[in-house]
Amino acid sequence: MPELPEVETVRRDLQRRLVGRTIRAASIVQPDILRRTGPVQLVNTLVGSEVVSAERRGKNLVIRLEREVALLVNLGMTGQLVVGAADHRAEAHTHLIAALSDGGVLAYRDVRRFGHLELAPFDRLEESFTLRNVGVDALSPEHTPERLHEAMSGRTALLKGALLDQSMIAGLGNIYVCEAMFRAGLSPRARCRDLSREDVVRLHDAIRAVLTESIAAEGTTISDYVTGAGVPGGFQERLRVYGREGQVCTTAGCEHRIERIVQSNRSTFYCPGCQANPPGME
DNA sequence: AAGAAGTCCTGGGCGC
DNA sequence: TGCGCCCAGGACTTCT
Repeated sequence: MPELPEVETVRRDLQRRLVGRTIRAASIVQPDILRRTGPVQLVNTLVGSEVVSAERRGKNLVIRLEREVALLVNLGMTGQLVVGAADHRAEAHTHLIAALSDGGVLAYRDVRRFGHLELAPFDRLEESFTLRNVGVDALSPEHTPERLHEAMSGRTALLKGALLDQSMIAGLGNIYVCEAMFRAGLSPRARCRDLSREDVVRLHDAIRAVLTESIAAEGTTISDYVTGAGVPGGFQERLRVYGREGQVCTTAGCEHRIERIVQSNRSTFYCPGCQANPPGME
């Protein structure tokens, strides 16, 4: 479940380990992970290209290459993008493997294949399959309480669902939505339009705080996520509601147990004490 | 037209 | 021991 902190961690590793190196050879094992890009086109574009920079938009990586073309990567749920040593042994479900100029290897692996790769020219990034519906990044200065409040106003959707909508805020997934709602003391059953300005300010602060803290811990590893160096993150130790069904709430003095409900076929974890139902709801 | 539901995909966990 | 069922969920497509 690479969400913003996990993707940012991978980006930082790519910045350190990949930028400035040239791709000498590449092979694509599973062409169905490509979007709007042919396997031959991918290989021809990668081979001989130096990597210029590694950027991030929401949960997506933008790896800029020479000749004004970027490799866009969405890791889906189980995607891994790792820069390894020359003797890196490709595990099962490795779909792209590229040899680097000084002997290293760039490998893309994705067990469930929900992720994808795409090539797009610099001047067409906004129209690409990968980025066309990606809104303001959750850690961008443009993501302000005012903007969030504006985006929420009038919406009848559940808060949970809205926060997962990448066109509204880019970068949150199920884990950090649960954690941010907990920190802000907002019920997962709340509806967007019912949030007060103060609610939105707390939510905005909670989102930034949990994402920033997780980046510092190199992200959350529940099952498949690894950093660009191929190692697990550490924030799973600090989750306060996600995956903690039945455990006592970590808030001092709160004796409630964390509950799990299903909203649009997704698990939501929350504390019924700290995140009381909105007024008018049983 | 917004919002909800369905779909893809595979490995791990569990029950019998 | 092993088979089969169910679950996890990001983001698109389809339905209401």
